[in-house]
Order: sequence, then structure tokens, then C-alpha cells
Amino acid sequence: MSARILVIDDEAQIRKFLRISLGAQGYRVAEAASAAQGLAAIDQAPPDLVVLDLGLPDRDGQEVLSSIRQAGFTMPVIVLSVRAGEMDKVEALDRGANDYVSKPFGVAELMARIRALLRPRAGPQSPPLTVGSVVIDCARTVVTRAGAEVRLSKREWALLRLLAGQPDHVLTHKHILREVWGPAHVDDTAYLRVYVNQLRQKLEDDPASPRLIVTDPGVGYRLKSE
Amino acid sequence: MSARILVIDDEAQIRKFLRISLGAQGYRVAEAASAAQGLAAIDQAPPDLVVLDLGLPDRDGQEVLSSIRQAGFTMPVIVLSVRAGEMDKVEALDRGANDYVSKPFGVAELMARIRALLRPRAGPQSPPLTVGSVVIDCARTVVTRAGAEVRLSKREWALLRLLAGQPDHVLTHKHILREVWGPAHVDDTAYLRVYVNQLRQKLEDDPASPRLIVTDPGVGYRLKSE
DNA sequence: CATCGTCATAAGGAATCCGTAAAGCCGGCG
DNA sequence: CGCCGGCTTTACGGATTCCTTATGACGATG
Repeated sequence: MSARILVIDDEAQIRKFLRISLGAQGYRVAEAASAAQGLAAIDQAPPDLVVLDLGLPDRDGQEVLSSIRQAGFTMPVIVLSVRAGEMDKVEALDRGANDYVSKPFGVAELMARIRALLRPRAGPQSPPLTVGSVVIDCARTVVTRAGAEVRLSKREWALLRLLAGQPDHVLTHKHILREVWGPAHVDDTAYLRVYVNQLRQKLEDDPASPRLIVTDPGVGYRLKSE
Repeated sequence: MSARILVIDDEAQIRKFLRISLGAQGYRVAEAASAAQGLAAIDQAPPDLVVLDLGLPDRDGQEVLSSIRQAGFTMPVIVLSVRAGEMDKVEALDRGANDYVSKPFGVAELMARIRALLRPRAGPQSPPLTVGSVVIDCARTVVTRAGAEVRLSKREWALLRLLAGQPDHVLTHKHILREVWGPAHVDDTAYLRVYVNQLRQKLEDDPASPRLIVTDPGVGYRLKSE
């Protein structure tokens, strides 16, 4: 699934420009015209990367950055700004930004920096995740339990891979549904219940008291790494 | 333990400059004056981060970068270069560089970018708050007490997160109620008593004499950081 | 000592959420 | 055509959570 990128900028022109440029690269783009809108968007549907303009009308961009990090979000943030002063850069980076690009910027460079940040940090081949007796190998699309291979359907695999992508992190119902079933089914929690149950039947030692895939009532599910 | 940084640059002046600047920040610095030396140093003792100048005498810096990645190393690499052209930046970033800084550069900015890259991706700005034997990890939405995970309901978590957001700070009843239950319930202090009590039962060693969540009579509650 | 207000704690019912089984639907394949 | 596996959908019992109320402890005050 392609990465979701949120652009927070009050200038409609730049938003349009980025929407087109990013869209052409296959990214899914969300937009926000103000700090409030941006924070709300992140809360409601956390993107994989944020492009944040510092010159927002309703709130200081640096504060927005801090808010994002204090809320516990860890996705990469690229700061855009007309200000090229060193102090601004240092402040933003120390507040949790992952990169700082001064306007005017070259599209190609920005795209390259986004690719760099989206590039899996773990390395070329992500090591298989082992939890108890089950081994999840995302690179080879294989799951084994106690050495024996477990057959998973397409949907089951998509769900498990998503959960395994962020071990110990809670993934909300909406987030999972959007990523696995598409934006049209963010409210069909019935799917989730059924498929989580199927995975548990196949992977858990005691499906009735899950140790692998645990549920956060009213929030979502998460895959425990130990 | 402080991070180890390898500087690959043929200009002795710049190496000295970086050695002093980085050393002053507490990093351990290794140096290499050529591509061959640099690759050997990485092979022999992989550093936590590499600062790579592109203008090396014996080999093209871009090739060096590719060599590092092809050898399977995943540590962050910051590329330094006198060339500020967009194409150079894009090429370096796409070859696996994590950042690109043009010469001449500001020390403060470079240091900030190094900090940003060395910052653990998992918890950028929110080190889990530990109080006594309980650990509050806002980033992962997990609370542990004496190592064991504590199950919290949605409301319980919302309340605890709010309190943990400003440790040692008194939050008034109204403020808490507005944030957790919404503006319509700013006077339902009964909710608060019940849920504070539930948190205490789950987190305090002796719920009857709270050391974690203390009450300011007539004002509100506050979470002690120690 | 009586009174009042604030707080801690327990307990119950209502509403919500979750797990599970089962049935219908569809497309692929022999 | 008939079988089969996977996807969707429905249904219901049970578990969890939330809200609400009741009771008693404690301290301050007069």
C-alpha cells in the first residue's frame, strides 16, 4: 500500500502543487490549511509522513511540531519554511522534525528527501519478527508457528502484516480498516472482529485468551512483540 | 554510551573542525582521509553515524555511499558537499544518504541534523515517563507497573495521559473534565472521583495513601514525577 | 459537638463493545 | 455442473466499560 502524506500549509497554491507532485509519485495525499486542521487530521487518521509549513496563520509551526510529538506520534516530519536562518532549523530539528527544507525548494530534492525518510530504516531486508513460537517474515510473505507453515488468505495476511509493522503499537479500528479494506469501509468493524478472530484461531496457543494479538476495547488492536 | 561518528573527508582542516565540534557534544569521533580508509573503518568498527564528504580523491563519494549500503550497513549517513545542485542531492539521497548538507555549512545546523538522525525513531520526543515502579509510555499507549502491563480502559487512559502530560502540575477539576469528558460535563466531578480512584487501584502500591496521583483539595489532581 | 463540604470507595444497571459460530455469496477449478 | 476456499454479512451471548447513585471518612468551621 502506498504511503499517506499530510501537507499542512495555508497557501492553497503550494498545497495544490504538492498534491499534484506527490500524487504523481503514487503517494496518497491529505491536506490541511491550518494548524488546527492539521492536528485534527493527524489525530483522526495518522499519515505516514507530514510536510509542515512553519508559517501558519493560527498557530506557530514550531508549536504544532511539539504538539505532534507530545501526542506520541513518531512519523517523519519535514518542515518547510521561508526562513533559512540557522536558529530556526536547529529549533525545528530539536523539536522533533526529521528534515528542514527552505523555500523556495526544488521539487526533485523534496521528493528525494521524502523517499529517504520513507525508506525503511530497518535496512534492505527487514528481519523476520518472532513472537513466542510464531515467526512473521514480511519479506517472504510467510508465517510459521512452531516451525510449521501457516496458511493465510490474502486479507488475513494484509491484516497481520499491518499489525506486525508496528509491534506493540495500538492501531485503531479505522486505521486498520482503511489500510486493509480501503477508505470506504472505515466503519465496518465487523470485518475486523471476524478476521482478528481467524488469525487468533490460526496463531494463538489459546485463542480464547490471546497473547499475540491483544484488543484495546474501544480503540483497536495491537500485536505484542513478547 | 555516547554515539560513535565517523568523518570521511580528505581535508584535514574540516576533519579537525568536526572532531572538535563533535567531541564537544560528547560524541566519539573516528576519522578517515580517503574512501578506502573510510570503508575499511566502517567494516572494522561500524559507527553509529557517518559524515561523508563527496569530494574524495581516490573514489567518487556517491560510489562510496552505494558501497556502504550494498555491504548491508544501515546506519545514518550525512553527505557533505560543495556542490549544491539539486541533481547531486537527489542522487545521494536515492543512493541511501539520510541527509545532505551543502558547504559551507553552519555547525549548529549540522549538529542538529546529527541529533535528529541519532534520535531513536521509536520515541523521538517522548521518553516514557517513569514514576516509581510505573512506566507511562504515551507513544505506545502502554502502561506498565513493576514490569507487568496494566490494562486501562479508554477513559482511564485519556485521564492518565492528560495528567502525565504535565507532571507535577495541578490540573483543575474543570480542566480535566473538559479535556476528557467534553465541555458539557465540566461540573460532573463525580466522574473524576470514580476514575481517579480506578487509576489508583490499578497503579498505586497503596491505593489508600496515593503517592502517584495526589489530590489538591478544592482544586484538582496532579501526577507526581517522583 | 454539630454541621457542612469535599473526597474515597463500593456497587449496580444500562449501554456498548467484542468473540464466535454460521450461513449466503462469489469465483475458480476440475 | 458440483466442489471448495475465501470474502462478506448477520446474529446473539457474554464480557467490558461507562455512568449513576449511595454511603461513610475526613477535615474545617463555628
